Amino acid sequence: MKLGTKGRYAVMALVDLAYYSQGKPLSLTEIAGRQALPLTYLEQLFIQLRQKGFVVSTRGHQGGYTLAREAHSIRIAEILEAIGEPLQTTRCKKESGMGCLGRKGQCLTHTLWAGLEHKMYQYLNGISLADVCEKQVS
Amino acid sequence: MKLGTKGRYAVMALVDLAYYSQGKPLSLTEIAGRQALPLTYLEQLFIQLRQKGFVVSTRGHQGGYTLAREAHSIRIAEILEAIGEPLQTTRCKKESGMGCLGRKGQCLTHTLWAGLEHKMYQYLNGISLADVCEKQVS
DNA sequence: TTCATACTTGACTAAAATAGTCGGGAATCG
DNA sequence: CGATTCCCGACTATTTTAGTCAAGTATGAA
Repeated sequence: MKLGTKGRYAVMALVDLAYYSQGKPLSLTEIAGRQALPLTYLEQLFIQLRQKGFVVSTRGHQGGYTLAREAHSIRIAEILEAIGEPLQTTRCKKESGMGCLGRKGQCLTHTLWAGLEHKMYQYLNGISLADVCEKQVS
Repeated sequence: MKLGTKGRYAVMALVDLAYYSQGKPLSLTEIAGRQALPLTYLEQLFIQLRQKGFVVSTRGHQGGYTLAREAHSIRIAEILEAIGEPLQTTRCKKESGMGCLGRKGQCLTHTLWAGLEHKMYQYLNGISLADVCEKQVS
């Protein structure tokens, strides 16, 4: 139950972008430097973030990335999902009856884990990039 | 952000123990069979659970494990901690100023992750083995 | 034009964590 | 005794993580 760097870095970088960009593109070099993140790793992450429609890229000199959507409309849960950070507490596949489903008397703990997953999602889906920038995190 | 088997199996097994034991010791063979868990792996986990005071062992024929404490007093969060399931969203060491603390302007996301961790702990610390048995999980 | 900056992409990899297995022991009961 | 059951340490295969590296392509400025 640890948060990996993929999800952590993606969110950190997007928050940095939302926080420091004034409509102008920010280069990954700048973001990586400010947040102390490995540049080449960030490059990988941002390709995915662009493909998923979170950011827009501007190539060449003075280029960089800009948020493609409003900061207050981008939720943390979305980012984690887009980047492939699982957020998974059960191993039961909904399809094909894998895991504890499909057996009887088993997995007394299923609702426990499902509840945890829900709590986590609820929290992360209730917070936007803008919220983090304004420290509106409860 | 995935729950590992260590934590999952430990909780599953203890719930099974709380649910099926009538004061009598249950063998790991029985629990492992009922919950479809690898026996030798469970043995490892239960040694730790015994050392941490969650269960009492009875050796020999008709032996097995019994809960050492009341089921309603054992919280899920405790079990996960005892078994070494991290439940960790930040990487900042409290001591020695590692991580984002100690720098300035960095880790805008710190409170975000700390908040998530708190939510998770709150949830798992609010549920006991007895609650899971009675499906009193909200 | 040329050059430096920056994004783009795919392949690759070292190290750590995960999820166990295996072998041998020791205690207890029937 | 001997079957059962806990006890313990060592070992290992696989997967995941957390990146690096090489080789581009696009753009703006000098």
